[in-house]
Amino acid sequence: MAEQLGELTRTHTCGALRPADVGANVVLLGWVHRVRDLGGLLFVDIRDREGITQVVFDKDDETLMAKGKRLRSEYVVGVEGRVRRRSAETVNPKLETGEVEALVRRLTILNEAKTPPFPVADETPVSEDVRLKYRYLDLRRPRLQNNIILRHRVSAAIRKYFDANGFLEIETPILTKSTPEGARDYLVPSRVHPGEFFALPQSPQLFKQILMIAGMDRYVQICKCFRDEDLRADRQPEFTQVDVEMSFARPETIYGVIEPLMRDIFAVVGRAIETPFPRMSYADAIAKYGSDKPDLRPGMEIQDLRELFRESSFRVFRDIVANAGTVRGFVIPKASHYSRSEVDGIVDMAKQQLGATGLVWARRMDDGAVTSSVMKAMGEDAVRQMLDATSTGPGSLIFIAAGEPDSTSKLLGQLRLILAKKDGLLRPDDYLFTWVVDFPLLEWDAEEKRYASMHHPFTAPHDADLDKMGIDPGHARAKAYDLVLNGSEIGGGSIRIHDASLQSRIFSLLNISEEEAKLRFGFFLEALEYGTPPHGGIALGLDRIVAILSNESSIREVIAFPKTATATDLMSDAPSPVDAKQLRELHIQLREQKS
RNA sequence: GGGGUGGUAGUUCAGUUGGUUAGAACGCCGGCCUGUCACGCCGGAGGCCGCGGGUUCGAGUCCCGUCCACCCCGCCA
Repeated sequence: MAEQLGELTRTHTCGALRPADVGANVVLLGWVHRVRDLGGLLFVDIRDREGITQVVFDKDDETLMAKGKRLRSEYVVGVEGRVRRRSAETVNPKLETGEVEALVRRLTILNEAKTPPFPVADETPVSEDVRLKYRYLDLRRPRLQNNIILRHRVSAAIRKYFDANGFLEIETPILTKSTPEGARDYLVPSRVHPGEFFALPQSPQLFKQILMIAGMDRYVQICKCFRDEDLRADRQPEFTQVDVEMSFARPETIYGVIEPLMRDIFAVVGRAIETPFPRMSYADAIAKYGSDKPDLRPGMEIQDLRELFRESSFRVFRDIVANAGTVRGFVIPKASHYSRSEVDGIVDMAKQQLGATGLVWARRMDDGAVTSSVMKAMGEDAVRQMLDATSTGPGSLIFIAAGEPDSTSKLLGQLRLILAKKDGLLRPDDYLFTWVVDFPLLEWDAEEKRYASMHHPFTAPHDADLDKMGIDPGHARAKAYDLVLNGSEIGGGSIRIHDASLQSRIFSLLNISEEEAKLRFGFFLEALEYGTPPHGGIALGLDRIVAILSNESSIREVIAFPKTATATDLMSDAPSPVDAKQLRELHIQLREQKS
């Protein structure tokens, strides 16, 4: 039976007591972390967010001892007692409070607790579905407590930084307008307007641009965004963005704001990072790393080997080069530990999992001897020559692929990361940032047979590429940039179009008719015509940043109440059916499920 | 939509070529214990082997389907 709190007032948290408090009468409020019953002596660890304190029951007081023996894991208690110093032999160096303990004078059992489905008091791994169902218990454990506390401190540092730099935090609507393009919207039916829907924002994009038109100059918001797409370890249907927009900004203006911000964020975990961040064009990122979010930690850049094979006797590669294909490869400098069968296994794995067709390898052994999977076809001299040309020294190994340029780079990029991870080259304590810039403005959508915006339709083209838009729109570059850290895209943004006529041209390139544009973005196009300052911004993925800082491989570990890979909440069991009455009010009729 | 890994006690796992009564550790319950701190010692309870079907004399184990969790591809301006 639970007792009431009454006049019980906390004097210290469970992480607070020190030798200086010896003799004090204290009240601790918290959870029973662990019980050690020695018969005539009972130790109980009391836990709260701040720490753990040991309290002692002595059998001098039999009633009190009897009550203490009722305590079980996760009971909520109030303990009144006197602080005393522990003898030298009984100090617990693992606890901040380990030099002292409290001798209990009064115990209040504020609540009992069922036996938890998994131990809260230790870090033993538990399957994720159980953790998600009992999220409130998982959140009591140190891992998530620390992550959530870290997340708060990062958010606080962000707000402090932007406040100090003249940004205004302004809220934008959650109930907003559905727009074509981009991710699938979460829709909210309107009760008042039958058949009409709000959409939850994929990002506050148009609103923040309108705030610039409204003269707010510098805007920031830590906001929830919603995208109804399939999930990944780093993607949740609702996620948090640090959304930023600035008037009169060039890309350098944005870098100049974001780099010191990242410095402040990393200072939260005591890490110094170097600024400015290096910049790399999108084309280089694809060519050298096979990815638009390159992980720079392992080195092992992909090299263009076309010249080596243009005149080669190795016909397969020569033909590919002759037919506008590519031959590329990357070197693993320290590969002595790979056995022949292991290397063959890697090729098999790449064929199966990555769809590699023409993957070959060559290596120089520690003693200088050379071998290759195509030794016969190429000839030893040619192999040796190739290894020389690619700086494949003793003990190193090169993987080479040939074919269509983009897919070849992508394949090598994936393989590079798999092998780097295997060899422990993705060191979690290295933080390598880079800006990826000069994205293409548009990409060809083969399915819909039209151009689509690579970033979004409000992205400004490069000044130098404005004239390309009529003749060769596919090669126009955008004033867009991504911030990449250790192979993770942690932010992306662009300078926006501030000119209504240019915006209209973009829509027509995207095959969005004037009527369609008016219907979907009319309010915005009209706003553009009332004195829009040049402006641009960026959005940072807060969940991903905190995940990297806490060395977690999934953003679920830094979100208090995340969803599963099938976008459900195992704790609340959302989504769930609703009453027929609710549906009627919303003018919604359910269709029979197709079987 | 596609590919992969896993699902056995409350939890984490083991379970042989298909063969007796499905095990261990931790947790839980009871007992003993005055300096423990992952307390210790003794005893006990606890299982729809994810679910449904099939093969078989016999299925945790083999086959088919299905559900759930996780990872990846597609998708994510």
